[in-house]
Amino acid sequence: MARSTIADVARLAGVSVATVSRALNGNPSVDPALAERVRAAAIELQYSASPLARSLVLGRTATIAVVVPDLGNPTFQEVLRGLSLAAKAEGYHVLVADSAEAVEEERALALDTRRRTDGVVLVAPRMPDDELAALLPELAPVVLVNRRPDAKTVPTVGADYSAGVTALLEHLHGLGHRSFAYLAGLERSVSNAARVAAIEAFAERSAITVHRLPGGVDFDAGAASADAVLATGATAALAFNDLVAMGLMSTLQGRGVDVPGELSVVGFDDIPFAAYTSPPLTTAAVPTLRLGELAWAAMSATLGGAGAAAVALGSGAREPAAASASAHPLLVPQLVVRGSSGPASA
Amino acid sequence: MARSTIADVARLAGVSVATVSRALNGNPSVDPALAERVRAAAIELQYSASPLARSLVLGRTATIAVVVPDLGNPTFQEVLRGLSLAAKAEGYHVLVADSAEAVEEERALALDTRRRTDGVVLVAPRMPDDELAALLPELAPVVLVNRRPDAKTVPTVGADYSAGVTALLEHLHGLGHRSFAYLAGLERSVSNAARVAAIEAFAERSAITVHRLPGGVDFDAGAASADAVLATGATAALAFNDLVAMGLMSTLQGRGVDVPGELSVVGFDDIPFAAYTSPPLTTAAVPTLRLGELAWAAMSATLGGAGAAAVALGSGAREPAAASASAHPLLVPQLVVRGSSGPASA
DNA sequence: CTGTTAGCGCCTTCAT
DNA sequence: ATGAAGGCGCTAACAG
Repeated sequence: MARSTIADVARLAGVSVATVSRALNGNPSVDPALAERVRAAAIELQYSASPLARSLVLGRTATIAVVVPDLGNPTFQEVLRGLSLAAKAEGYHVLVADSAEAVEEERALALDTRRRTDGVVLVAPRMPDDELAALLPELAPVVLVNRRPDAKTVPTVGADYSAGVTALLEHLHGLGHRSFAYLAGLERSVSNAARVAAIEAFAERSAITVHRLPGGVDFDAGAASADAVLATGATAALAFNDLVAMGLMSTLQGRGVDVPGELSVVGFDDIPFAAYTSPPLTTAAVPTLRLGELAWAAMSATLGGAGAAAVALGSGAREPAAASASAHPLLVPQLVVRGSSGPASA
Repeated sequence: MARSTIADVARLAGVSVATVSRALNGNPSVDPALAERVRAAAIELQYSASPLARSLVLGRTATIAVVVPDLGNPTFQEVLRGLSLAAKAEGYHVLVADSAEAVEEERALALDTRRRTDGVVLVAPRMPDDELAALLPELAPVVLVNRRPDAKTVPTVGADYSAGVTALLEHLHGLGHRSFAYLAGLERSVSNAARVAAIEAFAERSAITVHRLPGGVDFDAGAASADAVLATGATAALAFNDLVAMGLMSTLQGRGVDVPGELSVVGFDDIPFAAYTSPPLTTAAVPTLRLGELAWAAMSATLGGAGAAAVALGSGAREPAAASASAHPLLVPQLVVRGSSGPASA
């Protein structure tokens, strides 16, 4: 039973393929009676147009690609989920590509997936600025996640790292902390640079000292930094993200260090499990699911041509500050105080 | 600058499109000199064949679809990741679809994605057997994850729930536990049925009593069951999965119940954060990443036609029991004893 | 070894 | 309102 084509339907309905095409696509210029006959024939043959052939002639695939650095990272998982759900709601499909942190492959991967889709959502925190700038035009339409766009021309959604870090620091400062350890992310990442800038800005207006430690983005990186953190004598540790914070706390626990008694630890992101560590992690909550939804909204707007969709996404009501309205939404992380932060010791 | 087509390359190289096609596809029947000229022209024009047009004529898209019930679930995330990486290694792309637990939509979603790809990997633990059976033929090639196939004809990969549950039970039994609470998953899910069967089998040969409690698959479900668990008087709780176990422990902690002092709690899956709960969770580790890799291996074998790939996947060496060799690998979960389980109280 | 031609399955002017 | 015909971009016979 080979799949039936539009010609089969035309034959069965006793019309031309053109009419079938029109009828099935809801073209109003078709006699209602005929249209019905065509529809019936299509159903009888279980016909439905080949997406492939359709894409070829229409020039659109109804699919977008999303390139992430690591599908194992909770943050990107949530972005993907938000994106996937939002896209599905508008009849779009999602092609995922995990670059596995291989920066050198990101370009090829993005380009490759782009050709099979109508656009790409790129999450590439470590790609050098110049390389990114060169890539963007070839990728259009493209929307960036967590990158400040060089040109104002490319839609970008992201979290306001600066605001998040500042909120965290203010919280700790209010608890009496004056000496901090910062566990950095990857050197070349934009998100790390943004955090560092916010930290330095804060340090300048408040008399605090900050020890910057080399780091990483995962659990192991945090676990490995414990001794270095203790060596600084800091009373509070600001981890690049929750994963790092969790790793740090894990090792700390092994060393018999009391958190937050001897050392306060805060993370970033508020991944699903941050609330269940021991002690529960104080962090800056980034609405990653929402970030994915916004990424889709931006993509959708671009695809829809000029002034297409003003589709209401998400839960509407409570919208973080000047977020979704803008073409470059910058979601403000919310401070979530839990058990891992407390008054400065001594 | 409109994209260049094969005709442009042909023109520039001074040959026919057929020759370009052959040269670029490595067809040996092309004069080496000509082939080189074609390649040069292609590079100059930055030409690369349209995947769409190619797919249409070749009948293959070099893409597979994977349908999961919930992208927010760590287990499915890992499967997706393993699958994605393995597929990429062989030049395949992955289209993801999150059915958002909507069983009634799964069929349509699978069918829809199938038409844009060469096959689908279906993770649908709750789809009724008969519906699944009816769907399978329309989906082929398809590989199932965590479903016992009715017909031996469809490739399936999965975790051996029975073995995992038994290992957990034996562990607890060895600690002196005789009265258990089982927090069930979704009623209609296959994976729940498998666990229940294993529990009953164990109960029959060891004098234990098991209280089955209605449940769910996520954190909240576990959190909501705490009182019910305590009411049974059981000394050990077996949660459907780690998420449920974590939810349970969370509420228990609020109630001032000592784990494992007063109640032992064990989970299932060994999600990435199971090791960092408080106390760390005893569980049965399911190699979900590997599951994804095996799913791809199965798909790849099917796509490759008859006796194609015996591609060595993964780390080769340490292979769980009679796993990957089979066409229906059933990975055996490994017991991971951590702090949440201890001697039975009183 | 290379060029010509016929589709892959569909949509869309262009006539009628 | 409907049909005929020309592509979308590429590959695979089928001749030379």
